[in-house]
Amino acid sequence: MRGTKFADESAEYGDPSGESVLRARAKSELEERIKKARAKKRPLRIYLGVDPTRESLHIGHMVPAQKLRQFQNLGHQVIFLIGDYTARIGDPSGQASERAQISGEEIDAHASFYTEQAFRILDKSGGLRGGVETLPVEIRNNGEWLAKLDFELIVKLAAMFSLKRITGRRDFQLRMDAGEDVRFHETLYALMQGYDAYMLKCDVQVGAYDQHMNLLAGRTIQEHFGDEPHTMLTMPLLAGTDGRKMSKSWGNTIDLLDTPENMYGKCMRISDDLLPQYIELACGLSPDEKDEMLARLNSDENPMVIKKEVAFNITEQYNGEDAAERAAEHFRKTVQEKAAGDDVPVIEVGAEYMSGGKTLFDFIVDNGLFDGSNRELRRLFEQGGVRVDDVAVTDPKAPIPSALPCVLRIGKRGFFKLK
RNA sequence: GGUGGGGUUCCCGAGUGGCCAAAGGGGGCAGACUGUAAAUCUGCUGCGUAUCGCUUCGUAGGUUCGAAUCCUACCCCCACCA
Repeated sequence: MRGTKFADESAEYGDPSGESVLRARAKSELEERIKKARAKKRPLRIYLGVDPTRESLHIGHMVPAQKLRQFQNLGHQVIFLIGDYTARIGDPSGQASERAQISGEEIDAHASFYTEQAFRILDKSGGLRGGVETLPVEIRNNGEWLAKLDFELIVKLAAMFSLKRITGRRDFQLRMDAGEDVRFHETLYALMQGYDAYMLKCDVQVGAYDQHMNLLAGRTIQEHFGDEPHTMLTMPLLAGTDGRKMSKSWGNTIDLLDTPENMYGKCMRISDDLLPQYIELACGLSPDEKDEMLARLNSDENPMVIKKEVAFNITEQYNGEDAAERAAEHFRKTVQEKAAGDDVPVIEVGAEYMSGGKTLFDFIVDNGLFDGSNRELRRLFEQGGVRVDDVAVTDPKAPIPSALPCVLRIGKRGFFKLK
């Protein structure tokens, strides 16, 4: 599926990219650069920039970071740039409408969270890893230089681009066609990001697919200043749990702040045909490991087994091995065996329920065990979604079970021990 | 500014006086099945102390025995023209 490798992957300053995620032009450029770097015995400088605009991140946001890590593993110098300054403008890429501006404090808070999360993927301090001397991550803020830009230089930068080119980009065009406004400052975004690339003297810039225009701007600026334009590696966008683009507004994200159990469970929930791209983009595997896993997927091996490995891998990356073990065990128990997990809340059945006319329904409502309307709970009963010791209770007027303790199950995931 | 079209339940979208708590799809939930919380199939999907009542079709009034549907005003959106 993935053609031959074009560089020795085990060697220092090697190339981490499988061709499936690379465009032909980027591929040959990268080959060239790696050759040159090897000749000069210097690592490539690879840059990934992130604007701290949101308060939560999902694993789709970390796809470019995975690529960065591969470069790092091969001994290259990776740069993690916090767009503290660009965050004020707001990247218009792919945006259907103007972005709200955010405050300085918010940006700072997000920035520290982002950095912390990035080091789940990147190796902060470097060191000898798998026989290769890896370099620590270089962390920068683009406020370092953007805050100092004077009008003269801004004009100079702006002169490198035609209005037609800036406004011709698809997201702006769509907005204008839809009768919406594009604010003037938004057009400056690409210039700023491009200037970052120039200031960082980078050989390669990694970004999500929708960053294409911004990365191109970097090349333009570098060329104007007499530098060799950086190679662009644009990473595909990871699909969400339902197969559509992973996005908060679709509610199909796997968030970095999800509990390990939830993260694992959400991964198990992806459709089988999403597995290849999750293996490719989200797992942080080496090209060889990816190939092997993809090959197994094409054999008649049970996809569930592979999906479990993917779920484990992703959960482990963000939460550590122990948490991933627990999550896997939790999944096995609650989903596969449909049994209660270890952390099942224990609820004492008070005396008032043991006598008198209180029903199981009342008990559930009184203790807040079901989060929905009474009508929904009634339906759950009628549809067999309420079980006592694995026996469905279909009558909403059924009494409290008399044999205690017992396990009460409400819906697929609500387990309670009654005693 | 002018003219025309429109705002419906979580989302998309049908509905032009009673048969409308409102088609269909999506999403969600449950069940069956299964090698997974995949896929597939089936059912459910406003609320309520529940064969009855209450609230919901942009907002506020009005006509009518009866309004998502008709009238008036207002707010917002879209298209074309200028």
